[in-house]
Amino acid sequence: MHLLVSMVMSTVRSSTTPFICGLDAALRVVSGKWKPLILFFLAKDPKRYGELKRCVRGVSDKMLIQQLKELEVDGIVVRTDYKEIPPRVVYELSPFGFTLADALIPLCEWGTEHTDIIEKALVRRVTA
Amino acid sequence: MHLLVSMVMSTVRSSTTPFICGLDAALRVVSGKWKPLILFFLAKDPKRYGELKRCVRGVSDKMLIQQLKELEVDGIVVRTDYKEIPPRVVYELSPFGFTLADALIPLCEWGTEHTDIIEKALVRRVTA
DNA sequence: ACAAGTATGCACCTTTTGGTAAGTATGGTT
DNA sequence: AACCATACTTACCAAAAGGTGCATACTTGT
Repeated sequence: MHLLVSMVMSTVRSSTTPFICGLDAALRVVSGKWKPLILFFLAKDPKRYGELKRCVRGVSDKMLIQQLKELEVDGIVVRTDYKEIPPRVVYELSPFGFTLADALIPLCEWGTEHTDIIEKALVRRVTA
Repeated sequence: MHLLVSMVMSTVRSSTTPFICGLDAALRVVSGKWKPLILFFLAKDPKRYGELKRCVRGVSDKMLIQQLKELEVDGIVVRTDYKEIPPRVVYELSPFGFTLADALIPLCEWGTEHTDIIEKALVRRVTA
């Protein structure tokens, strides 16, 4: 289906929702500095908090927790607390989260394919 | 292809680039409050500045120009100034821009399909 | 002279987002 | 009774993104 078509469908819907197109809605879920990475690593397999933190290099506790919480209320991620001491908490994608991961594949491929061009462009944004 | 696979491919690449996965790169291009909408309307057909502004309801001149400029340096959008008075400037998607639009289709559909759930979740983000 | 029409620039402010560094909780181990 | 591991919290600050309103350019038609 052409982008136009899928967007027009959502425009029809927009009369009853605050979103004009589904793209808007979807981007609110995935935008956040560390969310792509979190999705990346959780798509692989469930992970304990500390384990995940080691994967997502450079993230602070505050940020990681915050982004995980948002993904959790969005229903993308499931948090399981084993109530042990020391704490053991496992994060994983929900089935809904996996549908999102699937929808992201083409975008991810597009990004991978054009990484160098995008990179140069981002530099140009500042320079020019 | 599974999300994992396409992401792992980009991870290999990441040794030479600042992006860990293509998703990161792609999201930098489309994130911006009005960019989804701009893509939406330009995917349909080329538009003059004022025409586009009327489509993207609520956007200010400053924002619209700014987002268009970024999309332009990113190579997504082409700007054509006809050097007339009063000014006539036309914006349209480049071929590269259309490849992006294609890659966004599944995400757009995903968003459209789950608009109501996402909406509720965004409210919950604030409440809880 | 001057108003109309069109795309853009700029100065200033508010809001949102992200970052740093410290602190808390708890039961088992020493 | 001090200490460890682990997940999470908090207070505070910096940077980025977004918003408002006014200014500018220039030529055609009045």
